[in-house]
Amino acid sequence: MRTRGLPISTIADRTGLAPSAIRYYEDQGLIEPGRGPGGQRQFEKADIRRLSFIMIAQKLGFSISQIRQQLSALPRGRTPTAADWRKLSTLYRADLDQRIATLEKLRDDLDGCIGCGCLSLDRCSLYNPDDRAARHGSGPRYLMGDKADPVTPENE
Amino acid sequence: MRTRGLPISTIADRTGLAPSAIRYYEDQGLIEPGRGPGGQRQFEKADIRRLSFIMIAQKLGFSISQIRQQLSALPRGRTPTAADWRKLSTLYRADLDQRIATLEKLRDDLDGCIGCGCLSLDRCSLYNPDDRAARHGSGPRYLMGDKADPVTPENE
DNA sequence: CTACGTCTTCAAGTCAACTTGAGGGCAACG
DNA sequence: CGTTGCCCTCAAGTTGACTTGAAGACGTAG
Repeated sequence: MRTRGLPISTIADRTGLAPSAIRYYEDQGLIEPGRGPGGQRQFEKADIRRLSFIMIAQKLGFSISQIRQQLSALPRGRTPTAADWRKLSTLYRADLDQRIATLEKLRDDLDGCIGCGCLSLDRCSLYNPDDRAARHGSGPRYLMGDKADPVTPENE
Repeated sequence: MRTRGLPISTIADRTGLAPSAIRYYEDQGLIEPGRGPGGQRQFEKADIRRLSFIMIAQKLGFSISQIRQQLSALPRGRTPTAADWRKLSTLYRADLDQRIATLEKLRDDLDGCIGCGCLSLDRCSLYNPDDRAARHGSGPRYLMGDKADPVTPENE
């Protein structure tokens, strides 16, 4: 008999995602599991891979709609190959490099601006009001690293 | 006559913040402007500096409550000096370095894991389920850099 | 003094990415 | 055949950082 479709609980265990999150991703069109006769979702191994990709993309800071875009580059109908996934991941490479550069610039600005204690606002590239104009949607996301709250002791 | 307190509109113009945001920051205890006889807020120049600091901290990814913590290190009663601000900003320096290191690790992981196309999940440090346990509050924030949507064309 | 623009508070709405709960179905074991 | 446990859908709640709107006070120019 052919692989008969993994239930959502298995997928949840394998990926570490909550079932509700997996259902949400389906709602959002990121995955499209099959259905059994009773309406139950039936996943395949490829779906685990897809969900893993989603988790990585999330960790890199992409929104659901961005990830949906990215996934649309995968072949329809055919199970994605290693090469398919690699094509997607190279996008991330460039993005990460870009983000590292941004952070390094931020660090240098910090030294040159707030770091001197003067907080000279007009020429400070750190808090340039123009950046606000660049915002769209509900605001940018920031990388805090993996551990939460790296600076403040957080005793509240 | 002594400086008679700047109205909220002036502060909004100077900082680029919306008046509603400034009021929100007061609600949240980040600033404490004076009040005129009619109840109108009266800001001082030091408040602009304080708000600028808040904006920078936001850009670095800190939450309101974290910023409140950080600001509590400033002297009560006295207008903060350059040295006071510098003390705060040195915290950021270390944090930025840490975050850059995290991103670099992420990039290396990307090359070694998803980059090869195999998405070998068990050994991939990129999507390690343990990270989920490290979450607290309403989830981590990620640095996207300043320009929005660096990878996807976003045509929706 | 009146009118207009700016200010006030307070409640409610927004957004993303989920979670939680209610109310009910399916499946498999004994 | 019943009961236990997982599954379903749909609506509503959560969090953070605000914005928007209503209803009304203030303050200044003419």
